[in-house]
Amino acid sequence: MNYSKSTDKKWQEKWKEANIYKYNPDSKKEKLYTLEMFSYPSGAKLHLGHWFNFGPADSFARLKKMQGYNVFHPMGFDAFGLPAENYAIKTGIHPEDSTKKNIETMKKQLEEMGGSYDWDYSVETCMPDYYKWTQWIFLKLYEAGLTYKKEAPVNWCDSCKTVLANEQVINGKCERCGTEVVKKKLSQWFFKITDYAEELLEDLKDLDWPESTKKIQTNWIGKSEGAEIVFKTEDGKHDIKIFTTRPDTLQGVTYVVLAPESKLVKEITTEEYKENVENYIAETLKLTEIDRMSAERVKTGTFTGAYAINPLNGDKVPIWIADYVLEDYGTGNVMAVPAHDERDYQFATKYNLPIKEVIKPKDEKEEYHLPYTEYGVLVNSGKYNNLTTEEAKKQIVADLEKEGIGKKTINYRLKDWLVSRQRYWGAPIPIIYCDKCGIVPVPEKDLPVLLPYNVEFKPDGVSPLKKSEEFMHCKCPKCGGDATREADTLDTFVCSSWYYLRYPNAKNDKEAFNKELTNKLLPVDVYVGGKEHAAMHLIYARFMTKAMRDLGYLNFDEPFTKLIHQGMILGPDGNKMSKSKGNTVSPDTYIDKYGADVFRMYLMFGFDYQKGGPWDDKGIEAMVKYFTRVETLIEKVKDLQTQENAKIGTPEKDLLRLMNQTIKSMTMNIESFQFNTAIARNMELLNAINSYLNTDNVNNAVVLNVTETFIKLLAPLAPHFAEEEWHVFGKTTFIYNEEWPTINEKDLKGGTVNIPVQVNGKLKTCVSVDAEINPKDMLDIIKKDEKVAKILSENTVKKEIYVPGKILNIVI
RNA sequence: GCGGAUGUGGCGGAACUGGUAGACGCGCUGGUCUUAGGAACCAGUGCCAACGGCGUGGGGGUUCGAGUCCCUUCAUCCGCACCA
Repeated sequence: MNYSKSTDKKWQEKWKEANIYKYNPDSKKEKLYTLEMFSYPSGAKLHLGHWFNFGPADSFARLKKMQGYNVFHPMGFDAFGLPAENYAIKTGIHPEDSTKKNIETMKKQLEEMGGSYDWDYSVETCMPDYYKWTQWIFLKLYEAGLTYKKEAPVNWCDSCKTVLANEQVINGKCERCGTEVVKKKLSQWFFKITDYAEELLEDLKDLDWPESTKKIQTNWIGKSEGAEIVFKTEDGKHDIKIFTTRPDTLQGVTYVVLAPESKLVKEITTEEYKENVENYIAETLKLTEIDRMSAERVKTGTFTGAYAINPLNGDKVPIWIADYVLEDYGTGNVMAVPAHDERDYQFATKYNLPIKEVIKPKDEKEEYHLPYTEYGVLVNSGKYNNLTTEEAKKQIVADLEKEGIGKKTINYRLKDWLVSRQRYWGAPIPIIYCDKCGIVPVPEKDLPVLLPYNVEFKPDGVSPLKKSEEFMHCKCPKCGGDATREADTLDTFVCSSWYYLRYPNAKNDKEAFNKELTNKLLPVDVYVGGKEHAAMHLIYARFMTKAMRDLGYLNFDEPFTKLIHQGMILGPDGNKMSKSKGNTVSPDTYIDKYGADVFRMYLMFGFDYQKGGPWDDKGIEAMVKYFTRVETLIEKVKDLQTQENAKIGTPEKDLLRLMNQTIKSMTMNIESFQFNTAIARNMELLNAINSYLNTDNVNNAVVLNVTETFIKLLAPLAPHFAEEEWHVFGKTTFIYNEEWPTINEKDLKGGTVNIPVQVNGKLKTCVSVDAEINPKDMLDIIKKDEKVAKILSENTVKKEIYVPGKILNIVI
């Protein structure tokens, strides 16, 4: 193989000189915005996962460019976040310094990979020219009432004196020191993503996304339809709102349960039970995190001494508190129907609470046991008896509604997005607190609120920014008096929820995104990235797009029209690669030895792109062999002279047909991210050219034509190598600027086809016939076949099925 | 428990709307050229008691015909996990 890393270098330099990746926003060609999820500049080097994500996705972008689209294919860095901060805490190297250095290295490596990015359209979320606009977005959402502040629990490690992200909590314990994590309430900022719950759910339907990802989002949003019903306390002083999806079982309620955290608990608990209740609350609060993680969940609870009245039949039922009721779902209160709910049944059995059956199966003969949670027919329910669950739900809710003590409601599992982080390495939240004026947003003209460099970010229980005097102290923009800044920074998911909007506007210092330009270039046509972002990032980005649309900045509803998840390359042992397991594989040694294209091609050929699999480098030598075979072919044919009166016979027609089929399938394969089959088809074409060269009376013109097409077909997949061979072949243009081969329908048809012949669905023989043959002639031919004739002579034919061009089946 | 995905040779993996299962490649076997080959090229390669039969996790069904559609069952992986 002549190709090597230095071939890569050579072309990278020439391409750079010629600026071939320059994006032209004014082009009249059809736009195509293709994007890979930008990466975190973590280690200094691209790892295998980056390669597997970016390499093939880049090949897709290159195909689209050659097909004549005005391809926009930017790349940037999601540069804020915990790892850099933790690294800093460990090594003392400032996050800004390590991040900037890592970005430089990664950029260089992405160039060495052969990525077709225009770096003039790049973003780095940790730079003031980017986070200025992240802050601007925060302010816009604040103005629109989509941002608010409330108390919310954080994970707190009392030994490290720090807030922990969920990922840092392992089995309820601090990742670093193993101390039990406790919940601590802090006043924090939220985005009202729940306002968009319904639309986020509804719009999933039209997205060209993997079904499984849509399902994850559907579950995450967790819509459930039911009713809110008011139970009055016995003394008539309090209303207890409950949410249920089964209003039809209302007559079966034998007790009511409140979440231990509920404020109502204090108000209703009777003197007699006060101590019990308080002890129980203290107990559950202590346990929460660890207990919730444990597999065996024994439900516990205690009686409050108070009673509630069933609004439908006036029954007096006890009010309990129990840890199986969650404060933040529904109303935080539950009507318990032990006969028809698994959890209520367990609880009632444990605490000897009554169980009242009100639903029976529709089919009287059906055997069943309690709890019976299916839909059925009502019994023991007075005037609602004999109604089906479906009918009773409607009827009961309608009746309650008339009385003003119930209504149909929809509940979502989705919670508002907590965006406050008590961390240093993030975008400061642009809010000022003034004793006189209260919460004051930073005026747009004062943006960005710069993140100070000299800050003590080692954890000691205080948000790092709080320790920076010069940062914290400021003047109130409203009254001019002394004021302090918000010390929390924004969740990095906020930065990454809008970066795709920024790319086209990367150099715009007047606005976050120009409306006209952004509306023209977006939505992103194809978005490629890992499945691990199925819920968080992809939901946040969708929310952000919709919110910005409602604020009048965008005119599209969804950010990513089509979504592709690349699979994961695992360690050779089949486990996820991790340093601690010692099963990581570095791409570098392979790149140095074989060059970027061999490596990229091997990744694409050896794995199903959307599936991935365990790493194995056995096949990489095969790719070297393939490159060598390509080089040999080009050497062999490059100086061929076309002959006069060269024939176009069957071998030539067959070769041309194969070439056209290859164009067709390779186009389809790359478009659907099936790189492995695209490369297989490319190999087949090479094999066919080689076989043709071994025949007599070779038509040089045909060979040159097919070979030229062959190199072009290789260009998106192995950009440096194809460029080199293109020039060896005698061309002087850049292959990247060539047009993708088109199909000649005429050459695709005709010739001979192989038709399999079956008897009773079993394959007996194969005949080679003209593709356009009519069924009658077909049958005549096949009946002369020795093997078939023998079978036919011994049996009577019932039916003959001929699918033109496909198959012949004779039923006897 | 709920939800989703996957299951095809010794291996990675093909197979469009049901139409020659195993493309392409690895590996293996034999051969050619060579001092030699772990190089290159050529041929073979699903399995079996092989002029035939069996084969896409198992069982059943629809069909002229099923990896593909329907029912059922098993295994593995991944999400969510007391959501009322």
